[in-house]
Amino acid sequence: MSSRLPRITLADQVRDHIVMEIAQGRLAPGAPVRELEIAERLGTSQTPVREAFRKLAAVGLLETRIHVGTRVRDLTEKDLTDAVPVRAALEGIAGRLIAEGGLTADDELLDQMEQMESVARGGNRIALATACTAFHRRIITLAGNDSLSRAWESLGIEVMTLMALAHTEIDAVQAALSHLPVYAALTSGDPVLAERELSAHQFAFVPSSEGPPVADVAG
Amino acid sequence: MSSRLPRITLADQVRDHIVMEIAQGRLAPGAPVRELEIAERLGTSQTPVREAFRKLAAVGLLETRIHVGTRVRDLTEKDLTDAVPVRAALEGIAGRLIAEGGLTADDELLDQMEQMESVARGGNRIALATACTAFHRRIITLAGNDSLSRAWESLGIEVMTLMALAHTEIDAVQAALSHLPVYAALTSGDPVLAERELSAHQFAFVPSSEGPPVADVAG
DNA sequence: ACATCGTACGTTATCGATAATGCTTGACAC
DNA sequence: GTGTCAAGCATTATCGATAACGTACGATGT
Repeated sequence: MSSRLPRITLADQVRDHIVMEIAQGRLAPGAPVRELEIAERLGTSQTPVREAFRKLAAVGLLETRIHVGTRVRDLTEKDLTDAVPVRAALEGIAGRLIAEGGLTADDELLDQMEQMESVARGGNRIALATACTAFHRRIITLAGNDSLSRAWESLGIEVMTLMALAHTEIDAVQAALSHLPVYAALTSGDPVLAERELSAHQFAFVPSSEGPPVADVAG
Repeated sequence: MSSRLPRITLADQVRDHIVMEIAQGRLAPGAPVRELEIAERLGTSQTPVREAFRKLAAVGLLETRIHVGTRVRDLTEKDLTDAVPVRAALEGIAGRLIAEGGLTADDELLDQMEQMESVARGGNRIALATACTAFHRRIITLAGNDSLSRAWESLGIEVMTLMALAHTEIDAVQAALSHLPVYAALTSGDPVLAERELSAHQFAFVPSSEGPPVADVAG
């Protein structure tokens, strides 16, 4: 579709395809997905589909029972809220590391922020989710910690963000603008501030939760 | 070899086999590993080996370049130290959640602690690594947060622990005993204490690092 | 009516073979 | 001497087919 010479593996293309199908509701939660059926529909063999299934199962989007079948995992409220404190901790670490490194500016982060605001005003929530994910992934990358990257990727942020923006009433423009103070904190040179801001950012759109209890902080 | 009726998939057996080969030094860091060669050696086809490779690459133990090859990742000092703050954050969260849940005792944790002390005194460092991993995995499980579990698993703790205990001078008995205050904190009912203790536990054997900077805490 | 066993079916898990890709080496032109 | 290109090689990526497994249903006996 995009190019006749695939730069990435078929398995990854299949994976992205399935993610989109789920995010857009064409694959409902709980619906069974069969490797051979998807393979036939996409014109591939079972092998890349199987690989895609494994990756999606690893981030909790699919659920496979050996020799029985695979189905779309029904993401409960708990699944969504569970991810929040973990993300908060991980991105908090990223913020601290970046600020310790003395970051003063980053063009890619700036680009993604502009992109977010632009598409949010245009009402394109899927594009907003894409840009938002790219922004946060960039932060993780800037931290330069492979373990951190792997842990973050394991949360399947793409999907969560897509789902959250596609199926909730969150205000897109407000969500886009909420990244400005994040950028400011990252470039402030203050590790404690950066960690706190990055962490708090995760709780911004989860009204029911207000973050973990912390010991009293002076100031 | 072990059983003629495999209860788990071949891919997982292959994965465990490769982990052991790496941990025991039979597969050196940087050494190339070819899917078909491993398949032949283990008497399977390429498919399960490939799946095992992907899982191991996901935890950073192998490194695959598309259409080129896979090699054992050379775990640098940085890789080991990178994992520490991430583990600290994740297990800290686990500690907080468990204490909030009001855990008073857990037989499995107690069993693993006994096991650790026993095998440590016997000098079996591999068994110590196994028990230690089981202990910490149990903690993550007790937290009851799927995102947390996935993030933790993504760090490949098994391998890291195995490598650390197999190739360093860490005192086994001391390492085993260091889990007692962890258990005490978990069952104390104090979320802040549990989070702090679980987190600090990760820095115990990393002399060069003393943990992240924190805001001044009253008391 | 109920329990037990066997059998048929759907799906994944595995296989063996082939296609596709990136790297390397060497020839060749300049 | 150096750069460019082409052919060959090593390895993965993908394919199509088969085997293995778990489930559900129905037959059978009590």
